[in-house]
Amino acid sequence: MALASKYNPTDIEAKWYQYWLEHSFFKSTPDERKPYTIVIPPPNVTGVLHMGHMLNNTIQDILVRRARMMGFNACWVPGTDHASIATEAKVVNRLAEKGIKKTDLSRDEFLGHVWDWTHEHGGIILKQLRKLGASCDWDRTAFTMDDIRSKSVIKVFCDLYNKGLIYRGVRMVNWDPKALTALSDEEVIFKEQQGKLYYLRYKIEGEDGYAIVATTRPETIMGDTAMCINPNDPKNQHLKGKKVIVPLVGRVIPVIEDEYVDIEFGTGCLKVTPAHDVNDYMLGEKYNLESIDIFNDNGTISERAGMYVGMDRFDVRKQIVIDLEKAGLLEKTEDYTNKVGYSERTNVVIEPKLSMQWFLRMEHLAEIALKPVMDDEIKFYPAKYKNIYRHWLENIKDWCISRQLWWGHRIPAYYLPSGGYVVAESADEALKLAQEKTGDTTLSINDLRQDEDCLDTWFSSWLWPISLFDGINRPDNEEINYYYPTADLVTAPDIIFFWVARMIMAGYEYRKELPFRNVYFTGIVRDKLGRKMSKQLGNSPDPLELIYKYGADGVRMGMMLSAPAGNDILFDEALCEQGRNFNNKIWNALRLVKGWQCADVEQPMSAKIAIEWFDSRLSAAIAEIDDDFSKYRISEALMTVYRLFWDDFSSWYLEMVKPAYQQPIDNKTLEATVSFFEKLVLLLHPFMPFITEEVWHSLRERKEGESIMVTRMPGCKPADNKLIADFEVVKEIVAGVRTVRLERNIPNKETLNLVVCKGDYDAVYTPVIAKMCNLSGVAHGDKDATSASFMVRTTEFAVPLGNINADEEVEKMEAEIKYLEGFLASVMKKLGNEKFVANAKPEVVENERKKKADAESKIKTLRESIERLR
RNA sequence: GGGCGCUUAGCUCAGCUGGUUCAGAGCAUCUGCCUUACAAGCAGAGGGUCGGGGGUUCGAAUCCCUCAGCGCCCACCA
Repeated sequence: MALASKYNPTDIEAKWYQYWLEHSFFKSTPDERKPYTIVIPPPNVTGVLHMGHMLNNTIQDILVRRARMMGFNACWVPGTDHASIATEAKVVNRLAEKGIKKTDLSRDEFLGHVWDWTHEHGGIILKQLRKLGASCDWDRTAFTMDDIRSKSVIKVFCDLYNKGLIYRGVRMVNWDPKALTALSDEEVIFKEQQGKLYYLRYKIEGEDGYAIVATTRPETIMGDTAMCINPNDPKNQHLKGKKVIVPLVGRVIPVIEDEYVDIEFGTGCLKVTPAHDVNDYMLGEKYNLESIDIFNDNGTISERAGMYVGMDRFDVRKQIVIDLEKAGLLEKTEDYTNKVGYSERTNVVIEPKLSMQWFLRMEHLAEIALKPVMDDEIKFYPAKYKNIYRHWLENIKDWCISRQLWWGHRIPAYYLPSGGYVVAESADEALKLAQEKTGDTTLSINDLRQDEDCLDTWFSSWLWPISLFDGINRPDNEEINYYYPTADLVTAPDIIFFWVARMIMAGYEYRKELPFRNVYFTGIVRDKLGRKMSKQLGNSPDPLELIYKYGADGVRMGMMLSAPAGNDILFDEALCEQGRNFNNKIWNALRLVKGWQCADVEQPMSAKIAIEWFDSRLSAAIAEIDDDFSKYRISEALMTVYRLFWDDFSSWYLEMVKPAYQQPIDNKTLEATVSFFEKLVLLLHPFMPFITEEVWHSLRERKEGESIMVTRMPGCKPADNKLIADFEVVKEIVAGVRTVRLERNIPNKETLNLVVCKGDYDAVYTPVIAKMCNLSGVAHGDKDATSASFMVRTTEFAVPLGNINADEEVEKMEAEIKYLEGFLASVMKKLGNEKFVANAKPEVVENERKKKADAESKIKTLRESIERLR
């Protein structure tokens, strides 16, 4: 069979994915092997694959495939997230296009639409992951709103409630006026914004003067219930104890004093609107101020404001400025930059709003989650995220877990007709509790009203590593006991608080154990100009098109080449091209080796040496790759194997063993070569699963059901470092000889039969040099070699360097000695340092001793040389 | 405003406890080559006083100070 000179991935990739599925290689059940578990960060069920997913899942697949080949029982659990607010927003928009308003539908009708949407688009993203080669155990595919996960969520809610960690109360929350729901603090993104600072005149009651207040939100004056000054502010002493009149509104409000007010800012006067500002709320609580909520849920002005009723908050801002101006109550306007909170999901300006919500107390959970990360029981890669993590946990606020949405897990609280509520896992239990609580046995289920709200999406995701193995409902089942804790978590740093931190909390709260041992934070995928990829910019390539163009292996490699751990990755299609080129290189190496005719001929010395060398080189590379993986330096591991294949294997090894044109190769060399090639594709397989499977099957006859993905990774054995070092010299000599060969203007070239090259080498490598330089009759010291050959210099055949100036040499050597003595002094100092010797790792100290010995012996040699020259 | 991190070749980045693995890699660039595995390739070459300044040391990309620029996280300055 003739192999095409270009590698074409499309058919090959489809073929092998099918093969893997048919042979259930992705499946995992508990057995006697050690588990290696990864749970996928569940993508939004209705989402489409984007570059962030590509990066993230490529890394996971590399880790899983490698673990599988290292002999672990590898289990990668896939699934999707219901993404409460995002999905609900999508469906609301879609219904709006059809002219249907959510408010016109019943809860069940609306949920029917969402389920339709979910079934229509759900799982698309998982199918796309298969194109990438993801080796997930698809039979385990879970959904955050399937039965097991839903039960887990409700059970945990009840448990936390019973532990007194969940409470209900009126608090200032972040209100999303578009999605019409409260958000957690983490869902608010502050953006710097160019705005205006308005200076408003508040007339002092009973006096002629005005107090000037600077504000960015003049539209909230209808909610003002006080003005606040700093008692230590000399400018505003005259306002103490006075009352002022809110402009336009005409309400008389007291001037209160609190050191919270910044004397330097504006005029030192602060308007207090307890219902619409977090700080003002705090002041309102402290001084018992009235709170006037002037906004409706959708951000328009409410009846209570008394003016501008029904207008949008931003329109009112424009209008009120005009009206204030007309009334002569606007002192001045300044340009001002401040930070404004936006909803992460709907991207509208958040309105601080007082409302009744459910909260989860965090002190206890924060406490149990901090230590394991600080103590490196759970390791973060890169470690810089430890600080960020600690800071968040140390300043944590209670988690607002209720959302005014329908799509999600409904809060299992049931209100009683007589007031109050009970929390229970089911309506039946709720009824029982209700009857006990009220003593009224005639109560029926219909008398109870379940809370309308849903739980925050993350309230289900935080259980993911446990709930995937049903460890909440059945805490002692075989699966959870076997697979938990999971090994590695691969995720983006922007969800460190949303998800990572909370999974750690849930892990310790519900399993008394960490949920994962290592967290690998990927970077954010940017374009090559460093811009974040976004739909608006249109700078995000379609991953599937990339796969179509470069093959999944090529794209995977492109992602990994640009992704050192923790750094943002600047994605450039050229890297996929590099990946594809590499695939082609592998392909062509395969064509070469497959094209060799094998015969019972003697193994050339050059091939024998080449095999020894490459064996060592391979071992050294494996050690390097193991080390890189242990530090999660995946892109470096890939680079190591890339260079091993391209430079060492293709450019050197294959050239050294390659038989002359149309000549056969000997058995031993062929066997060694195939065996090396096999090991190389094993090393490459986690990165490039498809082509390696194809090559692995081409190299030898394989039985049906065999696969590279379940073959053991070559282990690390000691490498012959001297051999590797010697070979570097050989490479240099070969390069040198070639240069000389190209020199056509050497005088008397007909008589030239000696070529002097740089460097000495061990004569045993002569056959290799001869082979690589295409020299036919080379032997050491053969002065009568024919003109067809070139001689290479050997140690025995050294050419004198010329006359040596003894004085200069001595000078050089003395300088060297001086340097070495300085070096020696520092080593001695180090070794003399008790703390160093006591605390440093033994191998480090040993290394210092070696350095000392080396330096001493060098100095001795130099001294002797100087003596001789004198 | 607080905290953290970064600055090394045209680009993206390695460089562990200061020293013979110290100035590296990949890509890009330039110059030759369609040589019988591979032009998605081969053979060569150029390119950096390691952000600036100061200090410690026999010795600094590496440690300290300082300045400049960039990035991230957190925070209630209206």
